[in-house]
Amino acid sequence: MTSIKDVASHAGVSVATVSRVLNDHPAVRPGTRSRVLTSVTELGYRPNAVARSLRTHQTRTLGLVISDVLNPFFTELARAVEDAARERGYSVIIGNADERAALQEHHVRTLLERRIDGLLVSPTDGGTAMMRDAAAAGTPMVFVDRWIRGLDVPVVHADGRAAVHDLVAHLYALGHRRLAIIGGPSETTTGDERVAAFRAALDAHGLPLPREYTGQGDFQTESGRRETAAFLDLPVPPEVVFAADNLMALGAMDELRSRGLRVPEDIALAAFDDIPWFLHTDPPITAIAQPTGELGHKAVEALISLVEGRSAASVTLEARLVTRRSCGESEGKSR
Amino acid sequence: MTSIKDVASHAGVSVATVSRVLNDHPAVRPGTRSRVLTSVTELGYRPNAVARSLRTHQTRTLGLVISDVLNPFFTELARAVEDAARERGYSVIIGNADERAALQEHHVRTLLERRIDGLLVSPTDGGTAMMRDAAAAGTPMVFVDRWIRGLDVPVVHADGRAAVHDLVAHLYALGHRRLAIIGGPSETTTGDERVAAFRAALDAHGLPLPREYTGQGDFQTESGRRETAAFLDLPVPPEVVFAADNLMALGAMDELRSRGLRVPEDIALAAFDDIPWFLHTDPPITAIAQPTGELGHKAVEALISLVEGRSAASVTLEARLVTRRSCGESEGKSR
DNA sequence: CTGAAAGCGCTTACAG
DNA sequence: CTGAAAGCGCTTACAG
Repeated sequence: MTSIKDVASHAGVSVATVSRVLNDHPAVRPGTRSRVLTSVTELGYRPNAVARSLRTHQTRTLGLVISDVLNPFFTELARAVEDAARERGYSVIIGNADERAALQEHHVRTLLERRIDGLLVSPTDGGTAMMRDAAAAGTPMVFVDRWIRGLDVPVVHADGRAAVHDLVAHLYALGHRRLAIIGGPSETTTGDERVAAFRAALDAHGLPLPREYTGQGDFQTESGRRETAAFLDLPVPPEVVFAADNLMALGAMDELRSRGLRVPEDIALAAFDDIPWFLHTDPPITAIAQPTGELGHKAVEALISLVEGRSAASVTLEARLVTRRSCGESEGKSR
Repeated sequence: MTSIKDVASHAGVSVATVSRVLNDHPAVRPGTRSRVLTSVTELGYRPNAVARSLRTHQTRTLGLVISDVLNPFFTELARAVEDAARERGYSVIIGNADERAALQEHHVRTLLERRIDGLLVSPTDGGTAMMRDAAAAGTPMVFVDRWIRGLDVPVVHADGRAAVHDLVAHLYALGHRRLAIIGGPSETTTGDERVAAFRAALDAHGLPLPREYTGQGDFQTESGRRETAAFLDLPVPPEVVFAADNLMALGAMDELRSRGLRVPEDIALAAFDDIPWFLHTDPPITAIAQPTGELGHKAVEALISLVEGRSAASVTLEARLVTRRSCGESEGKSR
């Protein structure tokens, strides 16, 4: 592979001069500059970012560890993160934890060894030693969507409490009284807090949330199916199932379908996270939509602040309810 | 950040010895080894992959440039690629071209500067100079799903011709005679060949494919909507719309829905690429399924062969038809 | 089994 | 405006 040295000798200058031209250093005579540039194209020279990073101690790269690439919410988030980063001259390396703490650990380690300038994480678990060490060691770091309690790391997320309250009010108005939820892992903040928000909203309506109506999922499809099956096998099944993410809602639909049950006639369904397909399912699904793109942008903004030595504050955005037909009403506002 | 030098002095050995321990070199006395390992954990040392890569001329990283992360087909492909790579000790950096040639170019350049060991691409266009140069320069490279004609680069893809033929036979049997297709960009092989396969299958049934039934999409949602609208505004609209990918099928559904048309009563719909949600749409959508996971695995296998100096052959797998209700029949085999 | 030393491809004070 | 030289953090022949 051709190096800066080849370019230098081809152009008849020193490597220092080539470097200056490549980095747009002002103190280079125009004639020299164009001679170097010509050599660069003639030789098809491509700078070695590895060497540059070793020397400059920065990679201009951000690491993003997400819980599950196959979850459209995270895909959209990743896309927004990449866009925002690119606009500011950073690349991003994505690690997919697949909702497994061990895999998350693997990606964090790999990213740290690659000396990424900053780390964006949506943690799969309650906080491993490595993550705590990284935070303590001063690695620029921001949590997005989910976070780890007790760490001094900015968090960019959407608060769904008001939207969950709206959802419960909507369900209550439709006459539903037996409401069940499929939550995420209790180690994750979103797993935890969505259930808490649901419970608080039920409470405000004088409704109970019995243990058997609290399914324990893992944010992936299969758990949605499994927990829905458990609900349906109860002596008194719920009238509504609220899935804490779109993948578990998919699993719930799989189960309902295999049992030949109709939504919303036989049972109502709602989901956290809105996705384009929810408009075309049978029936269209009532969902709580997060401002996903904005979350990604704000998270990058905060992280780059940290990377460049400035401070960064946490950001809380609002989620909102989008009602469709899956809970029994004719369609309201949608998109 | 603590370096190998710190570990060496802490353990009272040379950096060479630390390096040997870290790389599992056999010629290290057990006592020395454990002393070094202790220092490593005590200091919280994390190897610098940047320095190592500069020295060894390998990054153990593969680059993957996909056409669109928001397309579930590519997300699933990316996930399979990452899994396969990780199993073999490689990381992967994903670049999202968003179906834009300029963005693809940006990612390829960035990945090359980072000195990735090999490049996996699903090209958005007919072949830019950079891609040709990279191939000519001997960069280990494999195309997946889509490819660029005239380059000596292995291709891992699924042949959809038989499945398209099955689809047309299915449509014909249901009495449909006016069939339209929304194709992808003609510069892409999949954009091109899916239309060609469709045309050939129609031909085999003695059916024409008039120009006005050949929509020109770009594999993204909005184009599916636009082309469907154009079909519907025709004096004699088609009886069936076949979208060459799932995103354009989504756009088609958006348009049909906004016009209050029913599928399949008013118009039939089928799509290339199967996704989990197609089972739950109204109605479930007939689709051509690719062996996505296997494509990803085979592609990585081929690329690593090249990276490690061995040769690699192209691989062609088969796509298959999955019939559901969107074309007018009761459900057949599905999943 | 272990260490001293060269070198990977850059950038950047320091001189001139 | 330009160059010589040091150094980033590793790995690996070469000696011993």
